[in-house]
Amino acid sequence: MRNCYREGVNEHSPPGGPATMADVAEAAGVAVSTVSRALRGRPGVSSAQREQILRVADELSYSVSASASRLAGGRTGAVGVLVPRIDGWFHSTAVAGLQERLHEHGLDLVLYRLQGREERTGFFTRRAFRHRVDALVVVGTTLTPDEEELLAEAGLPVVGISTRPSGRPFADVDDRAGAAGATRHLTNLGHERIAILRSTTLLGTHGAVSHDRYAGFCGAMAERGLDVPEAYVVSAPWGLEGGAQAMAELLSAATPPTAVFAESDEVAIGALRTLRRSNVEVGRTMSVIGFDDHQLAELLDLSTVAQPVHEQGRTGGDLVVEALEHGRVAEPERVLPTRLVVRGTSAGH
Amino acid sequence: MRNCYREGVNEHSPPGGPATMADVAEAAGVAVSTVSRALRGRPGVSSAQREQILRVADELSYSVSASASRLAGGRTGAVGVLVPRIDGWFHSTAVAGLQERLHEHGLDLVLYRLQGREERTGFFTRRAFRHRVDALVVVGTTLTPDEEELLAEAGLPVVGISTRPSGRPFADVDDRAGAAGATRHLTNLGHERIAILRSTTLLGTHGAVSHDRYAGFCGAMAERGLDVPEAYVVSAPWGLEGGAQAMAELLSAATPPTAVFAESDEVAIGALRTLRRSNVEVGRTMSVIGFDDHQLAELLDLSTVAQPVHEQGRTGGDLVVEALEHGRVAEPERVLPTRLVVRGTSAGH
DNA sequence: CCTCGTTTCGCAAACGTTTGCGTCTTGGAA
DNA sequence: TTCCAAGACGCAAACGTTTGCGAAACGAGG
Repeated sequence: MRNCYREGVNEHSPPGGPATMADVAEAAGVAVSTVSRALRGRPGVSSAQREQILRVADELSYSVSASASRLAGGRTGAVGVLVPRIDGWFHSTAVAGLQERLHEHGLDLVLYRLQGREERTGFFTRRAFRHRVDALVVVGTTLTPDEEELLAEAGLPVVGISTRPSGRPFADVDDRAGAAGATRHLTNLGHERIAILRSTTLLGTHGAVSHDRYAGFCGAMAERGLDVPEAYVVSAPWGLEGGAQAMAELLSAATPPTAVFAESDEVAIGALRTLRRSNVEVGRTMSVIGFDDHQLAELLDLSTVAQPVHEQGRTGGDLVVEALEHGRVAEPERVLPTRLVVRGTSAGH
Repeated sequence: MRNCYREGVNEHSPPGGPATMADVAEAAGVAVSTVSRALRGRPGVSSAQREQILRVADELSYSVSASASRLAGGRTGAVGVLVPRIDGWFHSTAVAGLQERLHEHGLDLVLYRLQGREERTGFFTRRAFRHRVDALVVVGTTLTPDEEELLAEAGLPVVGISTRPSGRPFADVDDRAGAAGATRHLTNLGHERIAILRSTTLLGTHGAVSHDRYAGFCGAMAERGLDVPEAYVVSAPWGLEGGAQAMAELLSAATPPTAVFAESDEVAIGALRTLRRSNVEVGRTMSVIGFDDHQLAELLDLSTVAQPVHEQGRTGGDLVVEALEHGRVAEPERVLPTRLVVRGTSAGH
């Protein structure tokens, strides 16, 4: 039994199926166990043998079967990525950065997109990903305590990008400080009637990011002793249309603000559209500042708070790789800097 | 041996590791083989048993181990997606549509991003994906004959989205017809001096899409007996900056054109920026039309040829699912319609 | 030259599933 | 009642790795 399959199938394997570890072993004149040890860098193999085995494996363009490896107690060599959506600038950019790092370390990327609430609970209770990935990266969505607990039971490394799962490593920016900076920029320009365009997630709630940016805004306003009337706090669904509508609402206030801080550039751009259509002079009658430094911000001359999205992805990749290779990460909380970018839509009052 | 592991590990599995097929079998009072047959809908199981097994499996929130399944000759339950990049509007949108369909059929998505030429050859010669996915979807990049051959040797289904691998199913639009439509739109408005902004891939070459759109343009011009001087054909790298620079080049021509067809909206938008900065009145002195109906096109009032990106992704998903379930697809060539969207940047001359 | 310790390597069990084949059950026809 | 066919189910091998354990090889010290 142990040898028969080698002749039955793999004798004809050069043209047919891919090479197995047994093929490599035979070609190198050693046992499969030695090949396995050589390939995964385990001790117990002389460097001469190791080198020769690696060479042979390369010649046969051999790659280990992830399925077999995983089944035998090894790794799958893949990490799962959880995103609420994959189209959309932020998530796709972060995933790109993440993929870059993963690829450098020979890790594949399995994409899990979770939209609806029931889709999420199904994902976390069933936990089919256990069979497919070695670690999980959560990108730009906040996990509920229930979800975090279910994840913990799965027993694999988890890291957050632009989100901070409790007790887990993460790569993020300081949303609160960034928002405060944007707000101070407006107050420094002399604005006193400043509104905020808050944005909600697909589920209609305010995510952690929204909370932090709101907190930063309120803090900076309080610093200057400025009031934030209820009418100046408008919520709208994330995106262009939401921003457009929210801005329209603000314009219909008894005393419109002179400046607006939008929690995201996409919302800010929607607001700009409304302002243009209403013939409100942006940068004169109304200042606007966003958050993210979306690709369009520059094109539309939108002032904003830049955050390094691609780099957050890469850093998240660093964290998983480290967790996977060393079991734990040295510096698990990576807070990347934001940067105020002043353009034409924000000006003095 | 057959039973010992059940006591050793799985006795404690409720809190610990996930349920195995043996657990389900025991709970249902049948053999694992019966569970397997029931779960994958194979004949040889009475409907009563099948139903009960499914119920028990659900109660234990059991999910088959993809690794073990694959190893034993089954499927991995995942499909690989090849993209040249994942950030960027087109690819992320197509992937979103694809993921939607895959998820409906319980298939996971493994993302392979290939940028450099050597990265591509490595991917195709090594073919590690064979161990991880049941099928491959190529999105928005043309495969070389070599790559196609290597793929064929791997022996798994391949489908294209916005690309047409020879002999494989695909979902695409008619780029040539779309481009011809856009061009005719300009000639119908009375334009005679029409330039084209061609775009190159990351590798500096013209992809198949670029070729088709160029051919459509030339065809429509020829129909009207219009000449396309060499100076009116400008190539630039895909994206905003490329378009901006290409437009600047056109403006410095001896006799600038009165209209421009850009092979993509991103390039067109770059061109618009240059025009605005040069105080050229868009829609009066210079008409511009793009291709794709990028999210920004509407915002910037850009005329364009809309293509259903998300739907191409979904259709691609339909194709893989069909190939996987029935071995072959009935209608392998799905050409989706484009639609001319006339906005403010194109006007009579 | 013999013994002991270290390093290098091979043997074989185990991982969780799929599937061909054999056995048993069941129901109907003779 | 007996026999047969068909359907339902169990047995066990196989998939390609990983890894604990034991055997062999090797060098050095006594």
